[in-house]
Amino acid sequence: MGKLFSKTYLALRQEILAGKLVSGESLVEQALADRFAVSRTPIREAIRQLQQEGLIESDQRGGLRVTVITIADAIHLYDCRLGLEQVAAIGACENATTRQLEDLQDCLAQANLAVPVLSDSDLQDQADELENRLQIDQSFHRLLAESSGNPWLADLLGQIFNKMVLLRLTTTYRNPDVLEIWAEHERIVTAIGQRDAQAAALAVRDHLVASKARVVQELQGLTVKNSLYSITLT
Amino acid sequence: MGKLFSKTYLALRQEILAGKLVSGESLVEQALADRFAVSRTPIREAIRQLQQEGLIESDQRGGLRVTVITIADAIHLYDCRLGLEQVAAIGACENATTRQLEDLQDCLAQANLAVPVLSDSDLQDQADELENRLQIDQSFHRLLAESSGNPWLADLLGQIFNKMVLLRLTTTYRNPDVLEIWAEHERIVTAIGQRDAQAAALAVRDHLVASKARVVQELQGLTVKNSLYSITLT
DNA sequence: CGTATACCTATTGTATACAAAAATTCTCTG
DNA sequence: CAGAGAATTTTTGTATACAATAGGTATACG
Repeated sequence: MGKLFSKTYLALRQEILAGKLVSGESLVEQALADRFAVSRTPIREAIRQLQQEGLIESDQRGGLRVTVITIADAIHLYDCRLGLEQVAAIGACENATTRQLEDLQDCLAQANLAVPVLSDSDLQDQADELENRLQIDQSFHRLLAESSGNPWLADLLGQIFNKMVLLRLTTTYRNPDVLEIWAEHERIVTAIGQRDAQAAALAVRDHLVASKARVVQELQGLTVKNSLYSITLT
Repeated sequence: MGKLFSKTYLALRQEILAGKLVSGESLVEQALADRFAVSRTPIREAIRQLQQEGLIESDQRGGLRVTVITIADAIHLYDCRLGLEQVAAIGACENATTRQLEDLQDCLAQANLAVPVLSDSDLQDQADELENRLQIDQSFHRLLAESSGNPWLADLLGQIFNKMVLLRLTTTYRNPDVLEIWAEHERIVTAIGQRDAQAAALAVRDHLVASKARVVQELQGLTVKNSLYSITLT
């Protein structure tokens, strides 16, 4: 039942999201076809899918490459989130099911479980834990988007989140101040639980403004740590 | 120099946007290929492009069809706009070039020129004039999005606008109260001209809330006029 | 030695043939 | 006549061959 293009799509997607295909790396159809042992046709189908998701973009001259996200892009994407997620929060106050509220609370619980990890664990554990936290953060925001009951909103935010994943890959910033983040998340969930749209929107706004500031600060002070992952400063 | 797929892309797009291909109509690759006298390959490329723009969507079972927009979708899309366009307005206050401000003012001027047309002209003239007004309205909002200096924002809003065009086609509602709309537009431009982000965001918000209300009201009271264009009520 | 032009190669664009899957129709049976 | 199932047809998925184009390299000429 697995069409070839969907196999290669998943494989490609995985490689991009796992950072095996570095941002900016140019994609040659034939090369990919050889690599996955299929013809160019399913490769192109897969690429079209990934383009739709914003993980691949077309170069100036028709070529294809893994989407490149710069700091400027990150700022711009945060601004988009700022608009959309406030609407999502307001929508969630009206439309979130009890199930969705529970899921959001589960996210908070998971986050609390993840807190205790400290600096006496080894480096790999720390990296895993970091990844875990980012995963939870993503889940939270995806859940929020879905809770709005507005599928287009969820879709648009999904596109943005995908691009944010790419940013994470090219920069490997650690989200500092996890405790703050989770306090902010909690405030959002509480407001939604009380169906207080005004408070929820405000909580989201504050959270995103703070998050944006944290990320930008982190990235600004960042001289490229890993020269493989050169990021474009603007 | 025109690659075939870009020719067929433009042709297809034109047909969809002009309503020659009705929303929901299912698309068969071979049929389209015959129609445009090309092979299936460029057709698929064109379709991929249109899918990216949201004009074509894939049916439950992998089939393709012109995107269907319902009233519920319209409401949801307006909510997305509500979030994004406020951000756009705020961005425009910071980043709009004088050129862009001029363009926005040109839009207002064009709108004023379009006002005088009244009911003593024949039906075709009225239809043309209606089309013209909607065109101007679209241009205005696209300009606003671009003026933000945030390409992602402009892109996301572009996706939404495309879908709104489809709504227009399936419903042929007339934007009532054009005068109101243009007064609202003027308020937005004025605020941006004064670089007053707060006022601009508010003006955009009021405009969109009012617009949404107008459209919904128009659509709610609409029994399907043309049974060819059956729209799904929710 | 530098530049321009011609050739060569790498890559994408297009057509087409064929396979697989899905939908439809037709037929046979109860 | 209804329904299951087989055959046909329609439609999409995949491979491949070939054309066109763009980029790069080498060579010849100033």
